[in-house]
Amino acid sequence: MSDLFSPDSEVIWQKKWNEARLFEQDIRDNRPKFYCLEMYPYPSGKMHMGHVRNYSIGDAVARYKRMMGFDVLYPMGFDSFGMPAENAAIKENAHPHEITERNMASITDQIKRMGFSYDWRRQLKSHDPRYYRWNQWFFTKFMEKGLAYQAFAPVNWCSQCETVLANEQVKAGRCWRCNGPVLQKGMSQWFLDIPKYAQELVDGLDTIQFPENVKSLQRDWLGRSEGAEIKFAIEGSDEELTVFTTRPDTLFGTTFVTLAPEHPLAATLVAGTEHEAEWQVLYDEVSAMSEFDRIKNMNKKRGVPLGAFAIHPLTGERIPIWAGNFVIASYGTGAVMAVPGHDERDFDFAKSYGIPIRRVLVKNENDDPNAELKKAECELGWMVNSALDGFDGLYGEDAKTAVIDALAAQGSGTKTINWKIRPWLVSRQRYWGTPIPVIHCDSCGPVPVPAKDLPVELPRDVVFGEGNPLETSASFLAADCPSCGTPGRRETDTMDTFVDSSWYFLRFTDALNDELCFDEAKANHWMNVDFYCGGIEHAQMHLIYARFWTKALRDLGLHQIDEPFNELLCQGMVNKSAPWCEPCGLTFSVDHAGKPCPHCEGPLTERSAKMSKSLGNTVSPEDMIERYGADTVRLFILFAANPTAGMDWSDTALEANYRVMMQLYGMPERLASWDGEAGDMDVWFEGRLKQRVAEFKAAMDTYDLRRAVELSHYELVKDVNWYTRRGGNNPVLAKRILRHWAHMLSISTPHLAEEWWSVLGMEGLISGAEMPSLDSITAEEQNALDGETTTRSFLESARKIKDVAERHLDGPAKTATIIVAPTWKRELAITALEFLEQGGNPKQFISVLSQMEIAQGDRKGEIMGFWGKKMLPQVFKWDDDSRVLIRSSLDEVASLTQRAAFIAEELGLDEVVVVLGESEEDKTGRAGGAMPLSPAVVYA
RNA sequence: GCAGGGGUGGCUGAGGUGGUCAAAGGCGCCGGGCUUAAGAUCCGGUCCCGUAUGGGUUCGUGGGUUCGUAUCCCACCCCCUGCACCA
Repeated sequence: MSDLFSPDSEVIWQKKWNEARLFEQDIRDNRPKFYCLEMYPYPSGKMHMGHVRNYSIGDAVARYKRMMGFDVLYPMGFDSFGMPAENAAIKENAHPHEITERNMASITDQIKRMGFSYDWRRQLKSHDPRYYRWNQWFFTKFMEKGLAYQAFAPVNWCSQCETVLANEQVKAGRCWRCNGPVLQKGMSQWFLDIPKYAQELVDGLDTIQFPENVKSLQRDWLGRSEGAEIKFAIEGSDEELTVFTTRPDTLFGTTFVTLAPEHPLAATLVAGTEHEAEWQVLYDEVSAMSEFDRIKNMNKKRGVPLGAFAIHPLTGERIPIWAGNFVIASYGTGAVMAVPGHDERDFDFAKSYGIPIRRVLVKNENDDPNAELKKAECELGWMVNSALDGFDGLYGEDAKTAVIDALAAQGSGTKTINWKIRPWLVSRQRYWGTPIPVIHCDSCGPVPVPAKDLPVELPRDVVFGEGNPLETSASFLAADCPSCGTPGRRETDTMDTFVDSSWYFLRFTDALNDELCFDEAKANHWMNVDFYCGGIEHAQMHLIYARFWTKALRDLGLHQIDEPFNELLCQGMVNKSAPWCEPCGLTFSVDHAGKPCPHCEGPLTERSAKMSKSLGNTVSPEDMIERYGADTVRLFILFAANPTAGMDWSDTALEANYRVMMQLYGMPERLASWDGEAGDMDVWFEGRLKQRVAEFKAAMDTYDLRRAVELSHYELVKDVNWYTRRGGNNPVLAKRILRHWAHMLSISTPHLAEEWWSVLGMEGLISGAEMPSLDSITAEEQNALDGETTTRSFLESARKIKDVAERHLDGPAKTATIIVAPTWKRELAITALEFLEQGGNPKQFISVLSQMEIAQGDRKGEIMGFWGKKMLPQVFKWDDDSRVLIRSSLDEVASLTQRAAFIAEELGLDEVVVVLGESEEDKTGRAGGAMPLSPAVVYA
């Protein structure tokens, strides 16, 4: 074992990289660029395994691209605004700024200890005024364009976090961060008009390489739905009401109209009627409820008639207007036309309130138009019972279009596209975020802070713990109106921290620029991000916001990029086993290991679960690095599973990887001790190296990191072993092999690669070196590769047969005769392959065969049978290489004869003889089982 | 309910454009070399059967297409993820 390795030596290499400024990448002419990015972390104090995995993947890609000659932009920064720091500040009676800086310092050390190849010059942090001033500047620009605006609206309020939340941040009616209940509250808040970009956000998904599930998540969230808006006049009123529907073809079946209880018209219409009190009860109940409870109660459909009637736009029929608890105020128009015959919800509602149900569609063209509806028929159908002529008999899209056209003709309806996504609520009533750069003036209203006055810095003289801390800073609050100069009041809301992460990747392209948010040319050069790696949990928040923001900045003329991220890779979770009760279906903390299930008293087994504090199954990266080194941890993480798959942490597997590392550390020394000369196997190894390099590149180009690492850290070791086993021991060749091999090691275990590089006496650092390209495989090398491959596969089957054979012999086998398939079999194979490659049907080959010379004479029947039973299946089993081999000049007899001594040794035999089947020398009479590339063997 | 992704050998997990698949790799287990020994390492084995290189049964279940299917088609069952009375 080598004494080269100690965890400290890794730090020394890191220092050298740093001193050489290897990873400080600027734009160079005529070089391809590659932008590699990981989702920048929130700076909690400690790096966890999820970080380690995320960055190990990204670093491998960055190092690979660098070594392939790309200019690689690979930066790191911190998403350092946010509530955890503010909450910690309240608890510790400290300031979020100090807490954040402290945490950043410690997590930065830990990240650096892993040896990732970041350009640290470009490090950015969201809470730096030099960064967030641009958030503010963008915001004022958005205000000018009407993309940012203030509005009074019912919003999601988390009382635990004491702030509002965007729709994306409400998960199952609860706060995404603290899981507390979310209430609806009417408040004046700031919004960004994401829906304006909805169509582009949907279309863009087809142009980028995101995982299918992420695309589907985003499409769901954007929620495009085609339909129509239809206006209903209200009897005895100048007001009209608009509904949104995806099913205009059912318009003639409308027997009532339902409004959300909060719909503004509801209050107006019901006022003064006998139903007012009843409506008030429904309204109070619904509006006070958290959305979570509301959804739970929605399956009990309840409604109140509003005492008013709408006029059907096509028939003029009087239709009662209701308020219903199942209609959502903020979707569509907050009003629906109710068609109980063809909508389940309306059907239930109509049944319980005795409203007529009318059939206006039939499932099959000639069905009875008056058949009773036992339940709502929601599928598309043929129109029947239309009150007007010209509609009956229409189906599907035609039916919809006909109705919309009729409505449009009289100005009471239009085709529309409705989106589920709603404006992004960006204001927060918390301290630790970007202050919204607005001054409220009694006469001018909300006025954006002019660019020259930015940034609006967070004040330090604030009190935490009671409401919005910014409201406690007198110095902050007082501000003169930029427009008229009279005293105004500064906006105290801050921006959602997702604003910070919506453009940081652009800032990285020019992070040190104090004049501009980023230089346009630089941004255009580096963007978009070629490889973006992070967790799936950001699929609909961060990744939608960032795509939106990029497009919005493009439209401000700041750059020309349409999509921020070209390829997204969502890495899987890091899991570790934890006690698990099968019958109860519950996972328990590791404290319960070995004890009975706390619920059913049954025995607990183990099951892998996401690492978490509550389960106690976490592993500290720091400890692991200290014991095994960063390289070992990286190797394990990359090798344990594909990047996108979940992986299980395993201490024993980690130790196994550590052994591999130790073995590799000793490899240059071991090979240097070889004392042989150039030999036959050298050709093989040269060819093998070329093969391995090609496989490695292919794996890396598809981000199959597991395979790449397997090649670099496992397969090549096996190749060395095979080489020596076959008698190779040329130290000169070894050195050449090691030099190329070192590059492959360097993407996952860079410190190890540097050790090799220096032991090999190479100039400089391998992390800064490009990988030299290799010539293509020569015919001689190919021949050697083929010879060894066939020998290996022969040995494998010969060993199995040997066991069986020895049962028939008196004692252990002493000699073997290898019978190579007779030439006619090869001829048959070649002819069949050609026939099939030209598109021939296997069934018809029999007629070709009967014409062949080899199939004439008294062996005809035998040969025809051989085709059907043995050759036909075999012909398809040969891979491309084997097919080439069969047609090549490979002389199986010669190839095996050359290796006969080795084969004898491997099989523990005194002698091995190779003969051509059915030839003079073949005395065995056992050539029947021999196939091309797969000789028979007879033991004696 | 809707959408997306899955169900593979003792475990884990590749493959999946039909033939290179009894099915990679890892773990575990077994045997051998090396060693005083252990560990490490190297070599081999690890579905079942087998008087010789072969046969049988396997990739959630049941059908189908094909000379051939883990791979294609249909139906069903189960698991995960997201959205969810969205009109």
